[in-house]
Amino acid sequence: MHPWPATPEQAIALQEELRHQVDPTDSGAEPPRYVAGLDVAYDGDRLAAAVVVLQELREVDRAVVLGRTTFPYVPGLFAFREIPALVEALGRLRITPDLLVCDGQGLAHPRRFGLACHLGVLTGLPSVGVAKTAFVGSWAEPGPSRGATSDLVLDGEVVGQVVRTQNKTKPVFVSVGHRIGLGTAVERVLGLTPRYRLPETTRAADHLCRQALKGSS
DNA sequence: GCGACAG
DNA sequence: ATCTTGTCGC
Repeated sequence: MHPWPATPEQAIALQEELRHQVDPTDSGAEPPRYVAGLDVAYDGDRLAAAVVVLQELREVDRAVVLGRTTFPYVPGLFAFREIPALVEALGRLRITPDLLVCDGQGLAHPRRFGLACHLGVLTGLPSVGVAKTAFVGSWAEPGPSRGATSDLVLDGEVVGQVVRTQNKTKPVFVSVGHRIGLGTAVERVLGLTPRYRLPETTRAADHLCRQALKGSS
């Protein structure tokens, strides 16, 4: 396929090329049976990537991969740091997810190709990005109650939604990854946050990669 | 030129 | 991401 970039310049060139393959529509948005959460934990140059698959908020599959960082953290190129290990973990699942819930941005990215878009395009699976903080764009504070939203705007374009997933808690930043529309993406995120600020998928993956990293040191 | 900057 | 205790509030 494509050679994995070794420099920031090559990484940006790859994003510019792949961004055109993103499908920002509901083409793969049938209510998902299997929803996967993905996350990576670090300890120096060691890392643990985890994927946890939930069916109706109950875990039905999981995979963890231990490895080492191969790319530095550069704002805008975050995906190159986590994708190799995450793709390997996805390959170790028994169940193929119907939706990937990524810890980071999708279209809410300088080149409209954040981690969620990249993972979606590489796997061909529907994906959404759920970030804890904003990266690009401007927005208004959404209302105080769960379900309230406001547009995340970049260059006059709505690239995501700021979503209040719990009453009086900081909102999360939801953006389209691949094969799902923004409205549906927000709907899915709200369905995954019945109790906490972050999706149950993200929480499960976060716990798994952290314990895996510790248990391997 | 000066800050800001997913995790 | 990670460094880090207690504490305020539901």
